[in-house]
Amino acid sequence: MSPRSSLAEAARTRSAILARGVAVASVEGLAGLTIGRLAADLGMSKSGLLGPFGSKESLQLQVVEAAADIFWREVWEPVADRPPGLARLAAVCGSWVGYLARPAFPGGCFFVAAASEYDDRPGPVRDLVLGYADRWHRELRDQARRAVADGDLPAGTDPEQLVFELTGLTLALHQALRLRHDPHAVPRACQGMARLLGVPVHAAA
Amino acid sequence: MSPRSSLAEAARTRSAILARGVAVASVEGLAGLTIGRLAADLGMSKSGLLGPFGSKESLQLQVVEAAADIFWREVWEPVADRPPGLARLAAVCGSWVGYLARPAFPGGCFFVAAASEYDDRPGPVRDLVLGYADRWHRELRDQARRAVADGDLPAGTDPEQLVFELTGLTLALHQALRLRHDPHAVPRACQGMARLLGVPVHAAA
DNA sequence: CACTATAGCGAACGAACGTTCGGACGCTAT
DNA sequence: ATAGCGTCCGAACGTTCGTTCGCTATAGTG
Repeated sequence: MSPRSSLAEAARTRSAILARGVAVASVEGLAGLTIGRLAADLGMSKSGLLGPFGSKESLQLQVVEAAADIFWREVWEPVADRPPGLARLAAVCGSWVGYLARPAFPGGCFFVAAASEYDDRPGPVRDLVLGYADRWHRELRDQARRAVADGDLPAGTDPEQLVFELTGLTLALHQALRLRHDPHAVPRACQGMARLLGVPVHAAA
Repeated sequence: MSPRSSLAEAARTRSAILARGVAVASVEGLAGLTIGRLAADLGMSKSGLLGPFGSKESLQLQVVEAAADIFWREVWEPVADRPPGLARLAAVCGSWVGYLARPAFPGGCFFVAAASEYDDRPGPVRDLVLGYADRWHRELRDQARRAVADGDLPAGTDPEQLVFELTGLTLALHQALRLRHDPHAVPRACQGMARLLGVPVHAAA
């Protein structure tokens, strides 16, 4: 506990709070994340923790943003150099499966939990989660469109339908891994994706 | 509120508590269900509400059981008279989609929310939810096995893989309905299921 | 070397949490 | 008629919730 801090130290404190917040929220849920619990985990006082954020809702929103950064970095960036279309889509599927299986957060994917938790709770948190979900959905759909336009997927393939089914496979993977501890979940997800795409899908390390 | 009750009245009170508990938990989550909130909703005192159950955890467990009864009655029983194998599997898929789209609970499917909420929280609640999930999984797998044995699905079809992908489609349907309010979600789920089964799937009313 | 800004602490707040206890009331059976 | 039982209420408990306030101690600025 050496409070020899400066303005740069404050930014590091903020990062530590958000990192821990994402981890806790992936297990306990975003609503179950409490100031006292988080402060105790980090050896801080409740007031010191709430200071940089002002309110719990503001903290929640920034936790969602921090989780989105991690998702983007872990799933998208490793495959961003692949050529757009089918190659990139297949690569992002493998990256996505690897991210879920790793897992990146102690409670599995933060957004799977947050989407289910806030799908029926109107408010800024739901709006933000939905915004990131939409962005991801559009990203996948655009790659699928490109793949169809390139002739790498059968003509007449509906990109929206494809994304719907790919998303379903990742949700099934998440449930099989987290709830059922199914050791065959990863190859099953890859197999389903490969059948949809017509090319092999390999879970990224 | 005429407390001219008897032992039969007590059972009715218990049912009302559980019915309301399932509804609230499908929106707020099983952990977010609070004694005070539930008592206020029903015009009861907290002590009177907790009486028949003894503790919150016991109440939660019985809420899970009540939700399982509803799921079974709404999804399984309407198609239980269909011949086992592919016919019953296709019918149950349509029934399942109808149940999710209706929806049976104000917050969508109780078990989709509970599975995600408790997948990383060890304890009796997780164990019970997992037990019902396993039972449902086995039921579907048995029908898929029968369909393969009957020659109604291609030889070499892996029943476990089929159930994995069907489950994924229902999870994608739930997310598309609850979070994204996608009006095309139901036909997409039916189309994906029909492709997996080789026969049409119609969402039940 | 003072001066100001600020990061974080400690204490306190009102509200809500789950839980416990004694008593009031209405039913059933003697 | 009355005794007994079960249902539910009202009040209170200790704890934790999110939030606010004043304070100390340090870092950077002139």
